[in-house]
Amino acid sequence: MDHLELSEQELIRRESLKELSKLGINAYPADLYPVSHYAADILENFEANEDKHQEVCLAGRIMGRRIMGSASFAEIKDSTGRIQLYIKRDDICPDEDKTLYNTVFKRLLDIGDIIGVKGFVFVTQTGETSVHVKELTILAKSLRPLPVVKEKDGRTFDAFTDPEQRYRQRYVDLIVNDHVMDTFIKRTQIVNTMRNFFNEKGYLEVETPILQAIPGGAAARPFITHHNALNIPLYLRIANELYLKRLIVGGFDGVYEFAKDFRNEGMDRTHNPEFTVMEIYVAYKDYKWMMEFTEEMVERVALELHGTTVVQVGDKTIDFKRPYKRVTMLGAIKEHTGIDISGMNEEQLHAVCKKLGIETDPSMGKGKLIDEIFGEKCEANYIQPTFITDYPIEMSPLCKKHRDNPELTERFELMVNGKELANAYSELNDPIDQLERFQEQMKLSEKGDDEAMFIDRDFVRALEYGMPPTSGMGIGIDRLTMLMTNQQSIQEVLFFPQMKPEKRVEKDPDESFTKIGIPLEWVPVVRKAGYQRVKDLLDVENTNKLHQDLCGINKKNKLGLPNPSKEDVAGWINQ
RNA sequence: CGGUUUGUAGCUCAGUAGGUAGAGCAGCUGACUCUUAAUCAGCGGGUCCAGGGUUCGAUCCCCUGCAAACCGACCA
Repeated sequence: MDHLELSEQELIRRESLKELSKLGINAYPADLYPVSHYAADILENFEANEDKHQEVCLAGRIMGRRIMGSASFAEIKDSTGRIQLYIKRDDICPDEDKTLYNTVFKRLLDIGDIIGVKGFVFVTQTGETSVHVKELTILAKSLRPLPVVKEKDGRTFDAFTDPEQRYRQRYVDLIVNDHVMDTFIKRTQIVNTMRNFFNEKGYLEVETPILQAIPGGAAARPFITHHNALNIPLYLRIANELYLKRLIVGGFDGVYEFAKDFRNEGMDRTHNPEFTVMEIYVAYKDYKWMMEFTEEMVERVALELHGTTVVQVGDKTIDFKRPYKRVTMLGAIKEHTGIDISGMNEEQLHAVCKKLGIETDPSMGKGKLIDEIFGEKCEANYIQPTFITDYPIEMSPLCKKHRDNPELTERFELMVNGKELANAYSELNDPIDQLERFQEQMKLSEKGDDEAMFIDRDFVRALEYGMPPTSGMGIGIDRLTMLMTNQQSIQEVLFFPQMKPEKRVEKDPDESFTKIGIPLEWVPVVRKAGYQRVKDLLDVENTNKLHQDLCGINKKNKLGLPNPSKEDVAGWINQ
């Protein structure tokens, strides 16, 4: 990178780095640093146990400095939080040589640098627990200035809030916004709670293919890729359901997977192209059992995370205490529209949609129509956790027919805060029925539904060997985390949400510029003047102005290059 | 994919009824031995997102593009 491309502050930091080197200080030492204490532990335990804090060693990033002559306060942040340092010149420089304080600490160190300190803990006159530094070591120099966020009495100043920068440079977000790390720690706690819950019951965590020849198990548009050696298309999985059920066929009693799924669809506040779903399948169970299992799991997640089942989500207070209300889908529609659609055919359902003001198109079958009615008129009403049960058969091709009504399936979705959180079935294990359902999907596909499922013949073959009655459940981990951490957007619970690529200015290589006669040392100057492509330079009409601009940059940046003549400059671009 | 809004210093934001720009923090120089948004004095820092157009002149007006946010469409 050429120096003309750097900001003033970046140049100063690079200069500081060189000065450190001249002083014999390696700003990126290889040695381990013997950390003995963390910020949060010290703040919590110092008063009760002063003796154990007479010699502490900790490391972290400088987040702020208040220099007062020969004594200073600094704030460093480690993985557990922030703590204040008290640095006195004559303590870190006991001898005549005061360079470490006067030059290194005061001038060559910056906010953002990572340092290690040794010293003892004490409480300042204003009552803040701090580390009195006796020894200071540079562990890594920061060359880019951080956004400086300050806080006073709970109010934040100059907060780093631009979502684009926060997501693109999550590392910066994590450094300066303390609450961000909490959200991600909670996400992992949620996953750990679930994993423990399953393992305690003896279910096995497994891994299944992400690259699939047939993207099955859900209705969605997949990402497609290509395998060179096999010369076949492969799809990134949209679900792992069909593979997990093959494992139940194979004899496992319970299997689960925290799976990244990929769907080639829109992106917004609640959708990322890749997202995480936990799916679990348990043999010899049905969806009624799974409802109890699910509510026990969700309640436990809330309890372990918050110590209570009551969680604030936006302006709503949601109580995850079980049991949750159970409402059939047709019952829900009846309740919120006053219309009993049971037994209606496709035509009648189209009429109902029209009456309710719901847009439809001819490609929609019965299942999709009912789904639309529910989505438009009912879904948003279920704020407290509610199981919606017994979905129409057309919209659940992998689900067992309802034991009491062949029009319906043994399926439930868990609704929370007006949105679907989990989805579960008594799994369809009749291979003949399954093949017919796949064929129905084919017909939908031919009718224009581009999300209809493919036929997975190997999956049918597996069922033909016999799968025990099984119940399966899938739950969106990103959305569960959003609920449990009170975040409004999925980007806040993904470390690196998908973003459009950053646009890079097109640049010609240096050789392209030297080829038209520009001396190599002048190429950065030409770039600084705003010409990254030779073509743009050749389009310049006012060569006098260009000449003056270039000489001006030379002078302003004290580059000390002998200026070219007007004729030289004209010669470059008039070819 | 459609509508609305936004893009100005490292960060957060002003601003110019069209005459190439300001503040706070951060930075630099100096003062200061318990400060905490430290304080005080001084200084520097900007292709005002990119490309076209109108104009004597555009950061501002118009068009196109890029990126983001919000609201819709689609979906989990």
